[in-house]
Amino acid sequence: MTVSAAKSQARSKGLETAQRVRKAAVKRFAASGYAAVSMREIANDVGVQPGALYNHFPTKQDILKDLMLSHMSDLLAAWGASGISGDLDPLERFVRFHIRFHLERADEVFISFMELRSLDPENFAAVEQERRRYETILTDILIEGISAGRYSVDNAKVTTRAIIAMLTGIPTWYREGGDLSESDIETLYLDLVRKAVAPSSTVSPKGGRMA
Amino acid sequence: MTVSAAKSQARSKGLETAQRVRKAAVKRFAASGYAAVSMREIANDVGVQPGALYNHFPTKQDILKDLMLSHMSDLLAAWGASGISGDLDPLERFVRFHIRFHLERADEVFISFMELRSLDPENFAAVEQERRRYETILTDILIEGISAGRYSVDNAKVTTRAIIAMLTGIPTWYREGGDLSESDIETLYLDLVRKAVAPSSTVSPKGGRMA
DNA sequence: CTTGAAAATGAATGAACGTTCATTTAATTC
DNA sequence: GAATTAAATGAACGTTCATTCATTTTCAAG
Repeated sequence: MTVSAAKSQARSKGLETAQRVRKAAVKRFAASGYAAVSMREIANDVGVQPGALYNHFPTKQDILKDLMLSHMSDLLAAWGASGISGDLDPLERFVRFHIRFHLERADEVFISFMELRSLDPENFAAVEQERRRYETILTDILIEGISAGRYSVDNAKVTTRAIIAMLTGIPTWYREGGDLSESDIETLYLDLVRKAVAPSSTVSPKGGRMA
Repeated sequence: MTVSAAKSQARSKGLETAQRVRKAAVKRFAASGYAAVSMREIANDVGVQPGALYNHFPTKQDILKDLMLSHMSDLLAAWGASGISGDLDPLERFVRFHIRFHLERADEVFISFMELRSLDPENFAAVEQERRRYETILTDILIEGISAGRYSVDNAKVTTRAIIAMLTGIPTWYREGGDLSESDIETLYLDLVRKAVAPSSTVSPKGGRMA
């Protein structure tokens, strides 16, 4: 630990509390929605008086902004990290990555989708920019696959949104311990996506010959 | 007009106001979310004092319940009515119907999706039941198509949810007057859906021969 | 052991909330 | 045109909201 790091982390209690605030806020915002959650409820979950929250976040809105921006940056960072073993088909990589990440962090995903409208305009713009960056990843994969003749799609942007909407809907109904494992879900959705973007004349699971 | 109808509609001012309340509430709830909208805002939109709202709806929660239940019943009724000219492929009929209805009533759809958690448990159960009925329509179409050999799908229920999520995402980004007409959207999504559920060996736009 | 700052307390702020209610307005019925 | 009644008013209810703040506690650093 460096000297400056030691200084800034000297009082670690505060950082821990801030983290507990985030955890509690995520749970509450996901369950009831930003507007329906009070600072008192969050404070109560953390085990602290309402006023103490303001030692860690200047306003309630800042808690939401913090959650959403760090979620988006986690998402983009995780995508970057997921590509180190680069031998997988990019579309498969994206679909599997998206499903895994969104099932792992269902609450954050839900908030990031539902609470866009609860953000102040400037915070909204910042989050929206990150969301577009993420969409572009899939659009680029599709465009590249189209020009290579692997996919056939009328409109890559619309298809991007269709696929992401399809995948992002999973956490709204999927529950662990049900009939289907996470791996089953990945397989099912990957199959749907592959077929949806396949060249019009042929569909086969692993890239069959075109007619 | 019958005698009894004349009696119940004698004071039509109230029904008009109730309708204006619904309109205002739909706009506000869709824009800001149920919890973030105050009765004062709705009253202001209607051009009336807050207390006057309570002549028409017993509570704020009842406004939401009214909106969501009547939306679901409109949806199911509209589906029933859409099938009178019965010569269309059922899947195409469903996709086109769903897109049209959801683009026409984007605000209501948005509310019905976003504000489920704002409903009291009993109201939630009532709405959820209707939502399931709607899902079942598509599931049945898929199952029937599978046993007829027209579609190939691993899991009809999951595929139902995937398709509905895909379609329901449209109103979140589609705006009239953009590059794409509603009819373009229908065509694009219909193509995606058709291919996604097509028999694994062959895809062709209008039901080509299987290998 | 003292110091100093971060963290938490506990009480208070004014504003906004959903809802109630006595009263007035307006329109229909007999 | 008097009686009736739905509809709207305007003020108020008690409660809860996000936020502030003087004070106290906690605890590592010197």
